[in-house]
Formats: sequence, C-alpha cells, structure tokens
Amino acid sequence: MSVNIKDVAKKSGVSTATVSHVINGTRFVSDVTKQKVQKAMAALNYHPNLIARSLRCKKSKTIGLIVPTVNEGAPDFFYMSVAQGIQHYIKKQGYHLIFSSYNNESDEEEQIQVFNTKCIDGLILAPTNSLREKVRNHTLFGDYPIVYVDRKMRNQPGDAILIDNQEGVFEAVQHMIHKGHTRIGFISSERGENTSDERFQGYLKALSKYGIPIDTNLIKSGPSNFETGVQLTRDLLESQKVTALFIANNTLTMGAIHYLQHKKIDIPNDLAVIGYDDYEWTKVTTPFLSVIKQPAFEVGEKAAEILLSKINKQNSDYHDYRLKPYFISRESC
Amino acid sequence: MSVNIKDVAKKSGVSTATVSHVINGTRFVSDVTKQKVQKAMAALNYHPNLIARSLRCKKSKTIGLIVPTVNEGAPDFFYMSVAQGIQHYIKKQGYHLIFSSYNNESDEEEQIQVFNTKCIDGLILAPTNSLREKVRNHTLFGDYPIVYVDRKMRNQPGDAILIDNQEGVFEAVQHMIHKGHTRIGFISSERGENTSDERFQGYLKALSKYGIPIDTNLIKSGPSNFETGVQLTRDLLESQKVTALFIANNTLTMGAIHYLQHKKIDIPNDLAVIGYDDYEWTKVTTPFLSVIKQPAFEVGEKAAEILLSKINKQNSDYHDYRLKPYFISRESC
DNA sequence: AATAAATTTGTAAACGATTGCAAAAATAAA
DNA sequence: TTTATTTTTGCAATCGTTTACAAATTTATT
Repeated sequence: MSVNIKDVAKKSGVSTATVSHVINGTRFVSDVTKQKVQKAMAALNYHPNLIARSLRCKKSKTIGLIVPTVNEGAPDFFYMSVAQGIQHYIKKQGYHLIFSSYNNESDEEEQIQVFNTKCIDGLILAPTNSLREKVRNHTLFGDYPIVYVDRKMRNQPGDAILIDNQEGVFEAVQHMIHKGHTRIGFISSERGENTSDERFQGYLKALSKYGIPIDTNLIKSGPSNFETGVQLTRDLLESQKVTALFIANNTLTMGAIHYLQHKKIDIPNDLAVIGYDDYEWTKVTTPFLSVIKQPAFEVGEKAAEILLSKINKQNSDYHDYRLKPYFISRESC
Repeated sequence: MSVNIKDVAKKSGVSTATVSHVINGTRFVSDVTKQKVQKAMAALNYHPNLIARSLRCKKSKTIGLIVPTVNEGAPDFFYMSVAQGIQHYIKKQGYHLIFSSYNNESDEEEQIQVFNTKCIDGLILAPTNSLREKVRNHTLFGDYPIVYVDRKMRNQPGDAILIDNQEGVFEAVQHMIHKGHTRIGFISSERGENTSDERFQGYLKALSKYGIPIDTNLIKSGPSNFETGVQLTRDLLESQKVTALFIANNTLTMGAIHYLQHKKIDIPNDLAVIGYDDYEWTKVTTPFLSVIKQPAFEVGEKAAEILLSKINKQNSDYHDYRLKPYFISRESC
C-alpha cells in the first residue's frame, strides 16, 4: 500500500540518497534532478515515513506532556490552556504532542515510564512533590530535557515555568487599596501549598506597603471546593465588617460568588470582589467579575520554547521563569 | 546511552530473537533462559524501543485525534472531555494519543496530512463539512480506520459517535411542559448546522406531542456568541410573553443568563430556564441552572472502543452510535 | 588532448526491533 | 550406538529512512 523512498528513487531514476537530500535540502541537487524527484513524489503521493526517520535520526519530533487531573472526566482548564499553548508553539516547528494525565502519585511515575519507551525528545511535566524522592534514587527519566510547569521540584535541576503568584495578588489587592478599601478579606485554599502561600504573601505585601494593619480575622482558608467557598464567605461576612474581598482560588471564588448572589449583596457597592482565574463564567455574573488571570497559554508557549531550545541544544543552563498574571479589571471592583 | 536488544542478548548469552520472544511471549523459551534474559533486562534497565518496533510491525500503538478549536487559547471544554474519555480507554490498552486541533478548514486537511506520515493506527476526527468533497477526490486518509465524533460527513463510510441532540432537548422541553409551561421560548445557534437543527427538532417534537401550537415568535437564533445570547433574550422577552426559556447552546446560554440576572428576573418564578452544557459555571448562578449535559467523556470512551476494535479487526461493519444527553434538573426549572 | 579541479550523484551501512526459516541440542526410538 | 523425533535456539532479512564515503560526471587548466 504505502509508497516509500525506493519507489520514488526508482520512478525518478536516481538513488534514494538523492531523494532524501531533495526532501531535506541537506546537500546540493541540480535543478533537473530535483524536479524529476519532486514530480515523482507528487505522482506517487509520497510522504516520508516519520517512524523510519525517527529510528534513524534518534529524534521523534514528539514531546510529552504529563499533568495531574483533579477529577476524572472533568478536564482541568488551566492545564488544558497550557496544552494549547504548547501545541501552538510546537506545531510551527513540526513537533507533536502526546499527553497523558495522572490522578495519583504512583500513576504519575507510571506515565513517565511509559513515555520513556516512546522515545520522546523532551518532556513537560507538572510534578507532584512526592516525585522528588524517586527521582534521586532511580533513574526515572530518560536522557531528554525536561521542563517543569506550574510547580517545581525543589533541589532538582531543570527549567521551570512558574506563575508569579505573589505579584498577581499584590496588584489586585493594591488596586483595592487605591479604591479606598482598608478592610479587605482574603480567602484562599489551604496554606502549605506553594501557590497558596505565595498568594498570601502578595496580600501581606500589599497591605504592608500601604501601612494597613493585618487583621487575622479577615483571613480564611480551607480545602478547595465549592461548599468551602460558600462557607468561608459566610463566616467572614457574618463576623466581620469588610468592604472588599479577594478570593485566591477559582473553585472557592465560585462558592463565594454564589453566596454573594444568593444573599443579594450589591457588588461592588456593598462589597468589592476580585476572584481568581478568568474562566468563561466570570462573564456570567452580575456585575462582571474582576479577576486575576493566570497566563496559562503563555506558560505552555514558554515551556515549549524552552524545551525546544534545550532539544536543539541552543542553551544549556537552567532557569526559572516566572510569568506575571494579568489583573483583569471589570465591574466587581 | 540507551541500551538495546543486542546488549541484552549479549549480556544474557542468547540471540536477539530469543530476547524478543521473551519480551513478547511469541514462542516457547525454556525457563532457565527466560530468567537469564529477564535478569539481564532488569540489570541493564532495558526498555524496548517502540519506534523500532513500530517500524518493523507497522503498528505504532498511537492514535490521532483532530478537533476544531473555536478560539485560539481557550480550550474547548466539550472536546477536551472527549479527549479525556479517549485517554481513559486507550491507556488501559497501551495506546497513546497524539492530538491536534485546527481552526480553519485548510488547516484541518493539513493536520490530517501530517498525521498520515506519523503512522497512526487509527484516527478520531470531528470533521467539518467541507472535508467531504476533498475526501472523495484525493486519497486524503491513510489506510487506518477512522471514527468520527460529534459530527459526521454524510455519504462517507465510517463509524460515528454522535450525540442524540433531539432527544436531549425533547426531554428538557417536555419537563417544562410537565411543569405547566406552554409559552416556551427557544434560542439556538444558527439553523443549518446539524446539531442546531436536531435540537430544534427536539423542541418541535415535544410541543407537538402535547398539542402545543408552534409560535415562531418564540423561536430565535443567531451566531454563537455572548452578545447574541444577550440580544436574543432581550428581543424575546421584550416582545413576547413567555414563562419558560430553553437555550440550546452553551455560549448563548451564558449571554441569556447574564441578561436575566442583570434584569433581576426571578428564576424560575418569573421565568423557568434550561440551558445547554453542564459546565462549572452553572453552579454559580442563582439559582443553580438546570441543563442538558452532553456525554462528552462517554463519547470519547465509545469512540476509542470502536476504533480499537476496528484496529484489531474485531468488527468491520460501520455504525452510527447515538449517545443520549443527560437532563440535569436543578433549581432553574 | 590529457590532467586537475569542481560539481553532482550513488553505494551501502547504520538505527533497533520482529520473524521466517533452519540449525543445534536434547530426548526417544531402533 | 545410531537414527529419528522433539525441543529449544540462532541467523539474517526486513521495515523506511539518513548519511559517511566514494565514485562518476562535468568543467577548467595546461
């Protein structure tokens, strides 16, 4: 069925070497033979077999992506945007993406193992912390470059594309302060995670810059789910007088907004609100929600860019890249 | 760096053939040699090179997925769920997914071309209509099985996993009728698309089943975007008296909901509402929105199942599979 | 016209696995 | 012990490319 380079060579009366060089432009071929070859390729509808090429060149032009899935069935919007960003970048360079997701730590390791046999040229990975130990002991990875996204394993060499969590929150809270707010509530997911801690630092930094005292009663945190968002918001509003509320997590933001709408609280007059992550639904609320938008697509693009430069050995030193979130000012603050 | 089958053969003092047969269990190997080989593989941390295997066996254990992207950067939730479903199924069988998206029709063709050279074992495709012509003329596809999802090219042999659009809408509208509504507005994306037409049929079917006359003033359609959703809803409510509203498209639903919340219309007392697609934001609205949920994950699973059975030649006749949407009854109707 | 230099192409060995064919080793039969 | 049979293994071709090396062809020089 499939036509190969020998067929083309025979049809155009040249050697396979010449055909190959015509395809890749890897050495000079006279115009006449070049045209003969091209005509033959067109006539036979020839397409080079990338697998054979991969075998010979030891380059698969494929990179892997491994990310966590929060819950089976519901794709994680953040990582999907990252994937899109990667796609967008690598497509231009003729690379392909195979991606895989894990829902627990042993699964994560297994996915990596599988990728190792796939001869990927590079890997983009959002790792769990538990991976760190395993990496040290075994030789978990193959000899391809790795770029971490969103999270990073400490004490592990490698590039990482991270989000400047502190900066985004700082900007948002500062914006609140500029609007005259001093009693600003802060709701986040459980402390102890990197991202959550960094966001909290942004809150503190903004308050201290403007000399606003920190009131721990205005600071709430809990597990990242809808109900907790509702609960923490209720707790906060019922016990404290606040004029502004920052929620540093998307799921919690959803819970908070639901509570506020349910209570018919007038946003932004009674309460100014800024949420986290610019997902589609922020345009459904009344008024439109101001948010911190994570540059997920850009993270993907940057990760792809760095990875490809590593693959092509254009640079060799490791860096952390911190991309700044956008503050999207809409009507809720 | 990488260790190959020869190294294993040498280390264990057997031929590469024997090693291969140990790996694949393709012929009898005595227990002693089998253990020698396995020990050697473990000692060398050997993993077979899947690319070499693919070349020899002409099977890549990889399937392709090509879907449209509505707008660069924002992943399409529906297709992402489909992808998850595919992943979920094929992972168990040791297959991999490479996926790609197109944003216009020429791009679509190009993606297919690229996949052809990748030696995929099968393809899952959400095609545009325009593809139909091209398929007839050229030989666009390779000789791998294809499964269509969500949309189908008419008069084209192949399996298709579709969503029973009519049934979902029928059920929702019937639910409205059971609640006593007779003046039910219907908003959808532009007529002429398969999905849109089918959904409209569901609306008609429900009304006619209960002998409710069709009032064309209650039926609106327009391009699928937020502003149109707002606009059509306003047009409808300002000119007509309706007690219930069905919106047969997710983006339009968002616009509609925004308008209704902005106008402080009491849902479901002043107006009962059912929307389309069960995305996260439906839990943000007050009250929670009742919706038709498309079984996207299941579509992916089914598509993968059918494709793999075709790859393994377990069945050879073409079928259309129509998966029923879920009607999720919450508080808005 | 003979030789040197430059231009253009071809030959054949990789890449790392699988597998048809046949040979070696072990056992059974004579 | 020799031969026949069965069990177990190895040889080498193959998949479709790329590429080092060398050969053929053309052009330039004397």
